[in-house]
Amino acid sequence: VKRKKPARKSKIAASPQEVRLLIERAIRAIPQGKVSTYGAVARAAGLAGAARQVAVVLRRGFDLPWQRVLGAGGQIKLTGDSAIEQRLRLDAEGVRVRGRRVDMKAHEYKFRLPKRKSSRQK
DNA sequence: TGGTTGACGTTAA
DNA sequence: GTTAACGCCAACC
Repeated sequence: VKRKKPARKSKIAASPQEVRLLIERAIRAIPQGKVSTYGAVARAAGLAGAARQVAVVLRRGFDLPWQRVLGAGGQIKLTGDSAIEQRLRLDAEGVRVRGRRVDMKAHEYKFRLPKRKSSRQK
């Protein structure tokens, strides 16, 4: 199977620390009992396409509610112990987890874009 | 300096 | 449901 080109949107145009800051801010904005995705967090931080960077920030972790960030479609992307812990943490917050997926319909947090035009998101 | 990796995403088969 | 390919970006080695 071969893909051609989904059409890229934007490139990261900020210093590493700014990126980290923006991402952390977006992550901390997710309230307890709610969850979001890497892609959504990246977009909320104004870094569309930098989903991977979100993962990097989470991994390096500081004091972020990492358990609230999931893969596209509400899927838990972790493996092993971490996955178990994430599931437990989410469950403790009241987030229903089915298998390795979360009921996004009921728990996805809709960001209010920081600076961009406040239109609806995702 | 340069190639590899990864807590990613999307489209396609 | 799964597997494959491609795009993307910074951390790692």
